[in-house]
Amino acid sequence: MKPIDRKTEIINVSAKLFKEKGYSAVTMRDIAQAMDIKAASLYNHIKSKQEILVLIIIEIAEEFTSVIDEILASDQTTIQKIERVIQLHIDITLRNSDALACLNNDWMHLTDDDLIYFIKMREDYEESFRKIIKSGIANGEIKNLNIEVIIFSTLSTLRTLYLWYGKKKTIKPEVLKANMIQVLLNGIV
Amino acid sequence: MKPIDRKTEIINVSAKLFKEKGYSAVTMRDIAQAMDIKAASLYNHIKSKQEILVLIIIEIAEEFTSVIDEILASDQTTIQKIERVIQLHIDITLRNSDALACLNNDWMHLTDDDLIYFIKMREDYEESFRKIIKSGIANGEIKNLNIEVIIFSTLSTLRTLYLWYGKKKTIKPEVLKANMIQVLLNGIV
DNA sequence: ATAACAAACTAACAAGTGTTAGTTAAAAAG
DNA sequence: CTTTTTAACTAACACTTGTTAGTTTGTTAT
Repeated sequence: MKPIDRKTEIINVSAKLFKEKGYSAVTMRDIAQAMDIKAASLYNHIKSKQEILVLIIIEIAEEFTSVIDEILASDQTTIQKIERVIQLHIDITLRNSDALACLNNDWMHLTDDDLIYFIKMREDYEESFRKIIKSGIANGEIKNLNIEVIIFSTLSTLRTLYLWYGKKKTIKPEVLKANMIQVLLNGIV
Repeated sequence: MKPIDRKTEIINVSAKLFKEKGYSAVTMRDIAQAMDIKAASLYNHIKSKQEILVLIIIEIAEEFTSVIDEILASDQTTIQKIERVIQLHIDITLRNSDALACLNNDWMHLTDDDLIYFIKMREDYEESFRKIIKSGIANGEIKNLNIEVIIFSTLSTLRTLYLWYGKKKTIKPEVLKANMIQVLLNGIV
């Protein structure tokens, strides 16, 4: 019973490096050095560099997918649903911002089935969010603006939260959440 | 008098490739192949791979810097200034979205003086935007919310516009602008 | 004590990297 | 027509890449 197994450690260290320089610019020797071992030793724990990327990205992508499915299926108001989506992004950002950065920047280096699977999940996620907004427009909870603009504005902000948090850790999570709900829902004017 | 000189062509082709796979994943042979020549021939026009990156990024960064300086110095209302910032991002996105993607994703592969210079410009840009928002809060044009949240929400959306335009070309620029102003300033509820 | 395993190591390889040197063919300038 | 310039080429370089093979060492189970 170890506090953290070696494979997980490799994944965490890799995610941090991938965030800083991008998947392609990080070598197996870089990862090994950050763990104080030799590159060849990594292969006692992982199959390939590709596998590291897959393990980092797919798990988080699946979490996003499953949570938004649950939100969409619930019988809450549109406002409440959007608030929960905001909460979801904040939660994952706080818990694992390295992996999130990796998902955002390096997903295109996935290959074959993993790439197809990821793109499918991303499309499904956006489609679920679109359904939430659409029904909000239908029942008057949301303004009747161009739906694509609404979706991309909101998701852009949520998806790149990891870029800001880390620099501005002075803001407490609850305050962040409250302000983001204000800004995204009611605007700044 | 050629319609477009060879060096510019290399920069444009490179920007497109960098956007798709990232700076590190694109080889000189990739760039050459996209132009139907050999990798060595590129060196008749450019000094190094690094130089391509610098030429792509710095020019756009300078444009952002100089325009926002002008906006900040003008005597318009805060709302008008923000609208002009939105316009600025839309303009550059429409004109050169490949370079913009490159600036967003690959700036960390700049080196030495170029890196320092870029980071300085980015900080200055954010500081100028912060000043605009701050004076808007001071005179009551903008709600008194957490200023960092306002800044990062707005800039996140503007900076990643290139990810969405290209997929959703059905939206006309004027419509895009009008809707973005609505969403960013007045919210969606 | 002995066997089995986990996880590190050294050494190496084949492929790919950015880049340089030297050459050639066609176009522009004199 | 001759010279210069432009922009392509081939061939090669030194280095880095992900990865494999085989070995060693300390820990765990029998």
